[in-house]
Amino acid sequence: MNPQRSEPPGPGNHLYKEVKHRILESLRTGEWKPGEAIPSEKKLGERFGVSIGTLRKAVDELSAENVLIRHQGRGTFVASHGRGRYFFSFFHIVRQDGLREYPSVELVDFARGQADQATAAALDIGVGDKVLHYTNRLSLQGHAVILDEITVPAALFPRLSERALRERRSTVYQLYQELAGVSVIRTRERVRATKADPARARLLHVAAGHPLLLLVRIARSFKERPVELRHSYVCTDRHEYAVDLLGDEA
Amino acid sequence: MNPQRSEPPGPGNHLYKEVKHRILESLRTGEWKPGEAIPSEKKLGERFGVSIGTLRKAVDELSAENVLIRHQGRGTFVASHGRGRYFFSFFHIVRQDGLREYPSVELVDFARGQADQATAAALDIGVGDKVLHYTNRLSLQGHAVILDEITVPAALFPRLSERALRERRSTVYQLYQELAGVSVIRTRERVRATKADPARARLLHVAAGHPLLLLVRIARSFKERPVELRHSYVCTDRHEYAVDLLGDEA
DNA sequence: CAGTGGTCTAGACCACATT
DNA sequence: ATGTGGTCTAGACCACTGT
Repeated sequence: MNPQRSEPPGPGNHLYKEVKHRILESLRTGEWKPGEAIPSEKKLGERFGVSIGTLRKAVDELSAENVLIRHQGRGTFVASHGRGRYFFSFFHIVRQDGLREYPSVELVDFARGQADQATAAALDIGVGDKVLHYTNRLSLQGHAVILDEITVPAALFPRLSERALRERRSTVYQLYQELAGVSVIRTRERVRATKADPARARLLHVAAGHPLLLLVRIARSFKERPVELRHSYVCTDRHEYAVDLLGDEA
Repeated sequence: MNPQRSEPPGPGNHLYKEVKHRILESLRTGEWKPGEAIPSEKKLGERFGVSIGTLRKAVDELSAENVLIRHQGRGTFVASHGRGRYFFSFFHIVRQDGLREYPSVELVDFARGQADQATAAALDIGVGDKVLHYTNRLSLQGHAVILDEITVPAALFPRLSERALRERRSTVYQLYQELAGVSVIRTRERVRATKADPARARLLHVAAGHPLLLLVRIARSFKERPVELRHSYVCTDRHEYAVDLLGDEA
């Protein structure tokens, strides 16, 4: 009947979920690249052999997950980690007056190593697998506020070097995309209060023992694949961590 | 044409948004109460004079916002703050091994007062307006973990008394619903790290100066109306604050 | 202007839950 | 068996964007 579909909608299946996965597949293989427009809804509907309503439902979900971005009258685009408002989807530190601000970033450490047990579990790799460690210091309004201690699997990022990190002019998630085709689309964070140890206190220009937020983040790409483990130490004297729950209404 | 609709879909309008607001209106006036089922999609479509697809789009959004809860084959229900999984939509403290657990609650303070400037701004009331203050201590696994210092406008809760708080067998948001018809549907939280002062340290059984999370929450009802200001002090020795970002996929 | 995404319709059939 | 929400269709018209 339809040239592209072998299975009828059959029981238990969800046609739009299949369409969604075929779109994700095309993103993963690089057929459509970050920042580019994907084909129109009409063409995609024909290509996948589904009605436009079904195609839209698949795109609706991907759009809600910030994988695709729709612009009325222009087209549907693959999300990219540029300095759009999308940046703040993964950066939740705001000034105490509520204003959002872009941080300036400084690489303060870079090392290669092997995954210990906790790291391996978080990144879904083997104990002893090669990893990259690096630390960024982020400043807001000229004050050092955040220490990001980041661990990624070396196998995922063959071209990620100290030099690439130091010379980049983009966010690290943008760099992951350009260097390795890795798109971060989801994160999970756990937050604790802790005291600054001497080394971190020095980097953040606070006294040892000063209270800090510790955020432990696991970032994931398509298919829930973990791609980054991050420990962020945040000084909340002038800034705070913002969480807005349930708020899509116009 | 349609008995219930005077306006055609006209330009600039969004029929499903109007439907959504009419549903919210029926919730606000109490026509449908928390826990009850609302009429079927077919009946609501007829009542509002729209197709079932349009009615569904309105319900889709309300369901995504946790205002309505759909159960296939049973019906669509008004969200209530019972001890369902919904409880955890507004309770994000988890054990460090990731497991979620219900807290036991103990009222440790209750007072009547007047709003200072910061409180008035947060609750969108006048400076000096009457407010209720109360403090709950929450325990998990037998350990005191959280101190909730809560402020609400007295005008909204004429029947909220110390006795009601002490004798309740439900969550406070459930109590707000039963006592005053106030439904919390959205919150915004800001998180900082701080040190325990002597009074709070004693209540949480930690040393003075111990690092604590401080969460400042504003809870809102329909139409963005603020109904509660809450300062939560959390000991993160055994528990932590969990944030999952962008994760609707099945 | 033509092309895009956004909304809306009026049905159909399916899977699930209750009676 | 009946009624519910969930999926899907095959169109239509609208609003917005760029040429």
